[in-house]
Amino acid sequence: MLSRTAEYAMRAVLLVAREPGGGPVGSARLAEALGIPRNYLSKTLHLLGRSGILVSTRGKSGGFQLARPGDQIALIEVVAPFDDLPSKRYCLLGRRACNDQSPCAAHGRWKVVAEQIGEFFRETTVADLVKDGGRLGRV
Amino acid sequence: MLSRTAEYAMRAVLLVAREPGGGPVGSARLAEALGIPRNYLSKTLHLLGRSGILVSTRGKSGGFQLARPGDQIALIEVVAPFDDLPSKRYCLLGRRACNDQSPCAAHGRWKVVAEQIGEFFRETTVADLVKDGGRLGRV
DNA sequence: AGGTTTGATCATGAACAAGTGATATTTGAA
DNA sequence: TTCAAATATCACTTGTTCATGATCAAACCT
Repeated sequence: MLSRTAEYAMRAVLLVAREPGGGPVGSARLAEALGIPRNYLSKTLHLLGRSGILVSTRGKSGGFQLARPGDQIALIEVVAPFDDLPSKRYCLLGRRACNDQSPCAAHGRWKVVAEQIGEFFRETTVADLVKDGGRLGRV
Repeated sequence: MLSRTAEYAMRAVLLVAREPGGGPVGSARLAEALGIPRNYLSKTLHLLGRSGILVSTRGKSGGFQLARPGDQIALIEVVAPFDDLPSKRYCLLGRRACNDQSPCAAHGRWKVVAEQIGEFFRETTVADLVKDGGRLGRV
């Protein structure tokens, strides 16, 4: 469903969001807690910063924090820098322009499901998942 | 959502299923009608044959036919040889074993959507999509 | 039997995703 | 002011997907 990189991004953002006090969390600590290669996660975090999801602080006791309160960050925003979510990628059969006027063979039935996927990513927020609890590590 | 190869498989199977009389359709004709590289499609069709979705006939006026009536082929069967559909790939965050007992942070909310994706692929048949009409070509 | 049509297979390469290691750059604190 | 901690980059390796071209093998037709 998501690329591995986007999964990493989700898990990292959620762990940052869970940090009591919201204080900066270092990438090394995130990488270890999540079981993700450190340098790889570093690049992912950097892109999340440039996308306005996280803010980074350099230097000692630096790290990453949420750029906004968690209830104002939809999951689609976390995932979008990495994956083309079903915003436009509606068509199950890969047609570039698939719509009600020029539908593919699966359009009518798939549309219903795709719309719910889109709704999930657009309307679920980081704060929602923080509230739910659940595991973020590899196991 | 699906790999390009799985998209090719779906489109090819549907076009075969539409063939009046069910007579064999050659891979070259399929490739041209669908706008898919010929040799690449050839391998895809071969795997669909080994998976029991299509049967192939060699020699003159050979080609591919459905191995069973279209209403007995669920979409999941067409896609499964190529992609790991959300049969087990439930977890949005990529955890290997994610379930109600050991849920990830997204489990509770994502489960609802994932179940509908699974239902779509398990319960929609090739015949359903043939009946709906719609385009199969690249445009 | 021979040739043509067709699927089956092999070898190769481009593009991209994922992962690794090393280095530069900024910043706070001793 | 110097050092150490942390992010920011760079260069490179590996593996997978997608694609292309060439060749092999089976079946049908004359």
